[in-house]
Amino acid sequence: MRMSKLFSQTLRDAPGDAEVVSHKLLVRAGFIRQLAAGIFSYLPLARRTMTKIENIMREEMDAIGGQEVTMPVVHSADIWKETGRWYQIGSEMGRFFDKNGRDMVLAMTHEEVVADLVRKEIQSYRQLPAMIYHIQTKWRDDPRPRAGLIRVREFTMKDSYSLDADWEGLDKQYRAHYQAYFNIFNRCGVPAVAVGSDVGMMGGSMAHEYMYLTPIGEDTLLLCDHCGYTANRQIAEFQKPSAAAEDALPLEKIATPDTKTIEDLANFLNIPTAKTAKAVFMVATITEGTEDVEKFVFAVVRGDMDVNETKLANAVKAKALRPAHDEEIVAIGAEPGYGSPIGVKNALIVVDDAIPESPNLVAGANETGFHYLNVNYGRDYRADVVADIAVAGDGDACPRCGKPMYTSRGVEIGNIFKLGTRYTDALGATFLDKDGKEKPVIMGSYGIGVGRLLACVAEEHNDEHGLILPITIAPYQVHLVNLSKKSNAAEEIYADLQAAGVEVLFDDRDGSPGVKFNDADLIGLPLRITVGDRALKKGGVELKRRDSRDSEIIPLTEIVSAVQAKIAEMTAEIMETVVEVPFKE
RNA sequence: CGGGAUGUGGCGCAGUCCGGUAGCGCGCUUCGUUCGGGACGAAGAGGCCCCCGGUUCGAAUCCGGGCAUCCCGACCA
Repeated sequence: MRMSKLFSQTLRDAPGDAEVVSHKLLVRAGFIRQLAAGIFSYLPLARRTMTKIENIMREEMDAIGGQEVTMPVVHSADIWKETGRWYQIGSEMGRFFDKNGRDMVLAMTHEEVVADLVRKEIQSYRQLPAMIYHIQTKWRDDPRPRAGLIRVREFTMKDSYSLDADWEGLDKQYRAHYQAYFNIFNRCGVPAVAVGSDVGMMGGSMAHEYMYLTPIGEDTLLLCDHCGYTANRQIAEFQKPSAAAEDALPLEKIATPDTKTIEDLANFLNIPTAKTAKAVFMVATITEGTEDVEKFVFAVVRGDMDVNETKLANAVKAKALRPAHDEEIVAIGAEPGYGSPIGVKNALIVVDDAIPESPNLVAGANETGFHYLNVNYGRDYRADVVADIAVAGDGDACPRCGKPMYTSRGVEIGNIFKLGTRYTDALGATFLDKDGKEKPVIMGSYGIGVGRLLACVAEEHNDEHGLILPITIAPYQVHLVNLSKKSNAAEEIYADLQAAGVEVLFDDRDGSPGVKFNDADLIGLPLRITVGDRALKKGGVELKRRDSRDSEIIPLTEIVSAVQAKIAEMTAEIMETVVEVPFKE
C-alpha cells in the first residue's frame, strides 16, 4: 500500500475527549474514527489488524473442532420472549419494529439463535458434540461507553457455542476453549489471566473471565502470587480473620450518642471494629414466578468487613439490588445508623458467615443513640440466609493458601460460560440419546470482543512515539520509508517485497524525513526500512525493528531475505508465549 | 439514572466574565526554496460559533429550554 493513497490520515493532536493511551493512539494513527458515543468506524489499518485477529480466532476455533457460521444481527423478538430475556433485559437491548409492527431485536448475543438452530438441526446424540462460532456485530446499548474501544455499544465479537449430550462433554469443550483463548490472546501479544467470575444472569455452573491487567480496567481482581488464586472481586473469597472464642454474655442496651458509623462506635466504646456488627440496608428485586417483587434485605457483616453486593444478590437470588431509602428502613422497624437485626419485621435477614462465629458483638438497638452489647447470633436473632457476603480486598487472606492477596484492575477481554440447558430447555432444543430418551442439549458459550482486544494490544504495546504492533496482527509487516529523491531503489524494494509476499506500507510521499519517521513510529508497524542516500552510498538500506533503537544496513540484494528473516524471528518470539496453561477452576 | 465538565473550519485551542458579526497553531491547495527525526517564504480555500426560542438597534458572548460528547459513580446479558 502506498501511503500517498492510504485513506486515513495521521493526526498530530489527539481529540480532546480521548483520555486513555489506546484511544489517543488509535485515533492519531488513523485506525479508528468515532461516529457517536461507543460507535466507531474502523479505517483500513484497523480493518486489516482486525482481520488478522479474527483469522487467529478462526484458526484456534477450528483447531478445537469449531465450525464457522454467520448468524443474523437482527432477530425477531419471538425467541427472546421464549427464553424470557426480552422481559429481563432492560434498556441495554436494542428494540424496534419492522414494517409490520413486529417486535425486533438487535443481537446482543446469540444464545437464542443458537438454541433455535439446534432445535431445528440437532435430532440425535450422533450429531453431538458440536461447536459453532461466528464473528459478528453485537449491539449493547451500554449506559456508559468509555475509553475509546475499551467499552463501546456496537462491536464485533467472536462468540462460540458448544453443544453436548452430557456434562462431561461440556467440560471437555469448556477446557478446550480455556486453552484456545490463552492461545488467541498470546498470539495477539496480550497477556491475560483467567479469573473465576460471577455467572450473573447468564446462569450456568461455571464461568471464567480473561482479564488484561491494567489500571484503566473497570473490574477489580483479587490475586494471590503464592498459590495462583485469581478471582473477580465480585466472587472472590477470602479467609476471614476469626474471632476469639468467648462465652456469650448477657444482652445489654447502652447509650452511644452520635455513633452513626462503625468507626465512631468503635472509637466511642474503645473496641476493635471486628467486635461490632455492621448493618446494610438494601432493596432487592426478586423474581417470583413471572412477577418481579421488591424485598427489603437486611444484611449484616462484621464491622471490619464490607458487603459485596454481587455475593449478596446471589445469596438472595436477586435480579437487582439498590440501597434502601431511609423511609423504607424505618418502615421495617430499624433505625438508620443504629440498625439491628433484633426485632425487625418484613425484612429478609442475611448475615455473613463470619457472624455466627463471632460472639458478643456490638449492634444497633434500632433506636437513635443506642446500641446493644453482647449480641449473639442464634440466641438474640436468626437470619433467613447465612452466606459469604463480605467483599475481599487488598491484604485479605487467600482462600486457598492463606497468604495475603492483592488487588489489580483489569479489562475483561473474553469470557467462557458453562450454560447448561437454560436456553435449550426454554426453546425445546432436544435430542434423542442412545436409549431413545429426549434430552436437552447442553450448551456452553464463549466470547471475545475483537475491538476491545485491539484496544488492549494498543494499551500494552506503545511508547511515547506511538504504537508498537506485534508482527502477528500488524496491518502491514514493513513500513518502507523513502527519503531519496534521486534513487528509485525504494520502488524496486517495494515491488520485490510484494512479490515475495511481504505486506508493505510504502511511504512514497513527498514529505520531509521527520514527518515520515514520526508517522512510521506512530502507526507502529513492526519493521521499518529506510531508503536514504546516506545508506545507499554504502550500497544498502536501513532495517530497524520498531521495538528496538538499533538499525542495521542491509545490502540491496539481501533486503528481501533479511526482512523475511526478521519476520520469522519476530513471529517466533510471539509463538514462544503460546504455551499450555494449567486449568484452574 | 445521579454528580461534574465541554460544545467555535478536518484536529488542537483562544475569544464568552465585560454584547458590536470570528481568530491562532497544525492540517489542506498552489508556487518557489529545502530534504535523515514533525523545514521556510509567498499566495489561497475552508466556519449554520451544537440546536430552538427569548432579551437587545445588534448575540459565539446574556437568559430559558433542548441535544450531543467526555469524566466520576450506579449499571454491565
